Amino acid sequence: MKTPTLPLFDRPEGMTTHDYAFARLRQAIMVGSFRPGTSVTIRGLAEALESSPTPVREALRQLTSIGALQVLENRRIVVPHITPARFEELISLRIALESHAARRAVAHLTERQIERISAIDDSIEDEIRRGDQAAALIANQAFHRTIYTANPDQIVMPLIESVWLQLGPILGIAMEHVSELYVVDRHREAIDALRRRDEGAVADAIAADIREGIGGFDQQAIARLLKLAA
Amino acid sequence: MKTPTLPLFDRPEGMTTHDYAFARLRQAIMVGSFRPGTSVTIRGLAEALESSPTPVREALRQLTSIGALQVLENRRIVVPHITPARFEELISLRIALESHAARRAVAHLTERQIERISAIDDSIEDEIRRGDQAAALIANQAFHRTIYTANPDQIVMPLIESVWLQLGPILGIAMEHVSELYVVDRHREAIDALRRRDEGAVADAIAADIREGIGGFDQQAIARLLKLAA
DNA sequence: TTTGCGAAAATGTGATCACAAAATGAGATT
DNA sequence: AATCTCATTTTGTGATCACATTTTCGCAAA
Repeated sequence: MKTPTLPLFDRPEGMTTHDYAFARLRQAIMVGSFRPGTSVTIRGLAEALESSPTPVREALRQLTSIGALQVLENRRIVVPHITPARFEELISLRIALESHAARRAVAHLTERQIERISAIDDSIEDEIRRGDQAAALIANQAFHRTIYTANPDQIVMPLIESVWLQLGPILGIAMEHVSELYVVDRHREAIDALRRRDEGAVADAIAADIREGIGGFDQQAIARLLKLAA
Repeated sequence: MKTPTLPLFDRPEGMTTHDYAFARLRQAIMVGSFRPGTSVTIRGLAEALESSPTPVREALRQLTSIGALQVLENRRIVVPHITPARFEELISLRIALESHAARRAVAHLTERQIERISAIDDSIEDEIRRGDQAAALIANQAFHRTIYTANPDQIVMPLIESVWLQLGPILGIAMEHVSELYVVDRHREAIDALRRRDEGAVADAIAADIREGIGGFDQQAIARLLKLAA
């Protein structure tokens, strides 16, 4: 199967074909629908999306330039493989970027926004209880994104999402082999710190959340997962 | 003048038209050849590069997805404007990303590589003495890049270059209004710290270098520059 | 069974064209 | 002089086609 099935995705009216292709592929990669090493072809995707090569190629170019896909020497496009070293690198980058983003968001968050963030955290646990891993994952990303984007002049969010995209494939594998998502309860800690406007504590909570979440897999567990992906 | 003249750029044999367009535009933006607000058209660029819309459009899409260009509501593409807040955000991001990258590069740097970095630093001062601002700028970027990319599994370099690209336009304006580039001598400090394998000191030196370099312009100076760009 | 060869299919690339929407500019009207 | 109107031009979008390269696969030879 060269071209995996794409998750559902409503196409907003007025959206260009190119933007639609980009958004749909991006979403698929972000939630781990593609396995590392999967090759993606322009024509295959154009057919799947019922369009033509031109807009699909543009979408693929964008995805490669943000690290979500990789172009090989022979110009073919694949979902990047993940080595343990690369994985560790991505996690440490997440910590650096997101604790920075969280710290700089604190001053901009309103009480109302903090309540909304707290509500998102509740919905994460709902989805986990319901067993919908993909939904829990998306809600978890919304939790983080809502915090960071409170800063209106922020530049960092696209960079963070680039890292998320690069973690997507390993995340998909992990979800297949973990019967149940456990989410470390650092979110409450972060929310409390937000209420206290304690920038340092917020940054620490976010860093711990990342480290103990997906980052908490030790090298052995990752190596095992990556072998499964090969 | 809608489409500014592009700096010279040799086209390596075998490079695709699209890659050439991307590399050349990227380089132009990185060294500040484009002013904020400049609008870029597909056909205009295709003509300037003696090619056709298709590869140019792909290049533009990539540049927008890494923040080097911006698509407006009417789908026109422009060089982004920079506000003082955005500028400050970019500088703080540079500090966070590059001190992180520098710290994680230390363990991978060989003596030979450190000597090479030292040689690059010498070439920066040569270019400054010669008065070639663009060359000094490129050499300065090479100094930083050579340090960070010593880490073979590093993911962070594309993100750092994204930030550099977003700073490019303001940098071009600054160069027009500064008779002489002054480079704070934190490079020697960084090199010494590299030799001592002192990760913390390396990170601090890089952070100080950024802060006291372009980041050292105070809000007033930036506001004045940004007004000139309008 | 394995290896080598060649035709057929698949794939990336880039130019071109038609279409729709937006911007431009000239001329008329107030 | 300022504003409105409408034709013209410019611009982005996406489908299609031709070309070159790579990959795939069947078949014959070792």
